[in-house]
Amino acid sequence: MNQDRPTKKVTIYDLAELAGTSASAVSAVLNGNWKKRRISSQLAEKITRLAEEQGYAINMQASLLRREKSKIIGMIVPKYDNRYFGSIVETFETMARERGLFPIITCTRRDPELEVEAARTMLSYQVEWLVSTGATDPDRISDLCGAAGVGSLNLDLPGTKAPSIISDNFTGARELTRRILVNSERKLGAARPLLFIGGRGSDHNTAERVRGFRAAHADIGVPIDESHILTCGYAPEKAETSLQALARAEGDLPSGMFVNSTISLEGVMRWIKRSGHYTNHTPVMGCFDWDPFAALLGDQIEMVRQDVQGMLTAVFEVIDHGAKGASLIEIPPIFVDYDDTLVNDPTA
Amino acid sequence: MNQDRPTKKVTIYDLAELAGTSASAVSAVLNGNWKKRRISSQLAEKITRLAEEQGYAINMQASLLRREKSKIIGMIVPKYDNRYFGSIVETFETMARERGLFPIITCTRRDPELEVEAARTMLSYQVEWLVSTGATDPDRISDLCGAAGVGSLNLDLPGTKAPSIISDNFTGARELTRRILVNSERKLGAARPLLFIGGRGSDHNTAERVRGFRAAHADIGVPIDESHILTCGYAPEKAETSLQALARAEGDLPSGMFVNSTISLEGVMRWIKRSGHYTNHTPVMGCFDWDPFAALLGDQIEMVRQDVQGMLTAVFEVIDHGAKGASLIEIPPIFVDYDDTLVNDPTA
DNA sequence: CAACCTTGCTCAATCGATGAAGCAGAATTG
DNA sequence: CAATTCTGCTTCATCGATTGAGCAAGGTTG
Repeated sequence: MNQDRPTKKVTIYDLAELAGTSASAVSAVLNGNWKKRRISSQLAEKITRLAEEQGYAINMQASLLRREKSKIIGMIVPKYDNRYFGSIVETFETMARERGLFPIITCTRRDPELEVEAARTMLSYQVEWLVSTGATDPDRISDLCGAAGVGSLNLDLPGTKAPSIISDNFTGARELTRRILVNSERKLGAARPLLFIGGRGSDHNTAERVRGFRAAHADIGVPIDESHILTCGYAPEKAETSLQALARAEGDLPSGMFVNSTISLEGVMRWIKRSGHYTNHTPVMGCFDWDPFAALLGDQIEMVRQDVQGMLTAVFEVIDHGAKGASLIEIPPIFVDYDDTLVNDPTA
Repeated sequence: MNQDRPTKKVTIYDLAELAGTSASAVSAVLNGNWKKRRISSQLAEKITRLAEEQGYAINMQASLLRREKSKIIGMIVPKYDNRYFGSIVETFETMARERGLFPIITCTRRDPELEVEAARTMLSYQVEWLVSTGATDPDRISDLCGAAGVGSLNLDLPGTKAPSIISDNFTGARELTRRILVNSERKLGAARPLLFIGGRGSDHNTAERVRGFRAAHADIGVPIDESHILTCGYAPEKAETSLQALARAEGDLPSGMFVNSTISLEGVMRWIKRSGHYTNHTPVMGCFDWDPFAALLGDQIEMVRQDVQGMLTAVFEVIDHGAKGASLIEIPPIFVDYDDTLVNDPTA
């Protein structure tokens, strides 16, 4: 392939010299608009062959510098440690590529400073769009993008300065709670009030889910114990600590619970196993988010699966066709049945 | 911040004009080597302030075009759907950033064509290094990189044309098998031969794990049934189908199993639940890979956790200090105890 | 056969940042 | 006070690809 020792990168100038032609002809041929530029197919073929032989790869930095559009699209994501975000990233990459966009993704580990720094870096790389997923301060990022004339979008958690695509948390949580209460009735003979655990009280999603949780209890006239709403954060350890404290304070624990994420569920399940509570009667459970193994745990855990495909379709809808202002698009989540068949939210 | 309507991007020329100075002074100030270039701290301050005010962001395309080093490092990863790869990506990003490198990651969904295309694209973006994780054809990628004078590295699955960092699959599998057999003895009164399921027989890791599996049986003189080595692929469905076929053929199933990945374990657990086999005696199980929920499933599943931190430390060791040829670096995996404390491989 | 068109290219400016080379003016030295 | 050094900048070529403008040779038309 390449004969020189310290393999220098081949440029269009090298190819031009080899082909006995000009760099602009090579450029025209290699980026496909040689017909427009009236290059003979003979020369085109020769150049194409040479490029192949020499293992030519375009220098994107140079190309993008000259062009007006970068076709780069950025995404900021908090973690890679659960199926939800993993699926978001994978779907995002696929859909971006389908549109001829180059996705760059960066994980900011729920660190506000890192989020901003990552956004800045992406702007330096000339992204055309920036999608902030589950960002702690999405508006700050929208401001940065706005100043640079770059489009921004919020996914999973809403902001006020860019279109936001999120799950319909209220309806999802209400239906999930309803299902847990039904199971409670079936198994324990009565729909007893549930415990809510996980998430940050300050974040929009958690607030909406708590609202749905309340609504479902109200729907069947079951009162809620306010001290049983534990929005202690997402980390597994927080959930553990929180349950431990409640158990110590009250001695007994609610017979069922609504867990606000698989990450929190990790802590809940660990605590149940370690603490020895619930040894004779596993609690009736539900989780807002889906995980294949968690689905097999315990007696039957109800799960809502957020519609990642639907959410990203909405994201690219906005990117492809625009959206009015800081609109809020809510996507109904999906319920997962015993047999793993996905069922659309019947309440939507 | 910005006053013009269609927010054009601010360049060093704009800043130079505003500051009444030259672009090269601005450049020198903003990239920090203004001391070397003898710019007065007065001017430096003025430029810095202006850059701040105008929301200046460097154009990386232009900067990188001029520089010799891009400081971009690429990674190709097959999936984001399990903790192992998620953790690899997250750790990779963190360690890259610690070194002032800009990580770009792309998911190729185990598609050989996509792998090659992704590698080409990364080369166009002038990556300095490319890490192929679990690639189906790592040598092809190493060739591409080699031709472009770019360093490449294999992670998780080894290749022959670049340094490879993988888990010590043989030792790990042998110890995992030993542990499952010990549990078998404890629970069933005897160490009965196990079933091996999941993975591709053609891939290095699976082959090594099968070798470790055999060795552990041989160590205690228990014979293996060759028809119980089911390297049926990684996908959950493949594991399900495979078990179903075996159950139909033999009626009875082995009392314990070695599952080759959490992805395969997903299928195994689903099949166990659906098929109704093992209803009175859950099998003694072990899994090569770790998942927090899977760890809580069943009676106690032994898990090996691959040492992601250790593997990536080795990756960056090679990047920072170089490695001789296509060396193979094997990192001992970690065993996870009941109580979730991590224990180093005692056999290492 | 002059005027014009078509074909198939080449030239040169450009994108934004970088840094070697150079150039005034002030400060220091002998 | 002439020679030298130092300070604080500016000028300009450059990285590789893109693209509008232009040009020469051949073909067509009236």
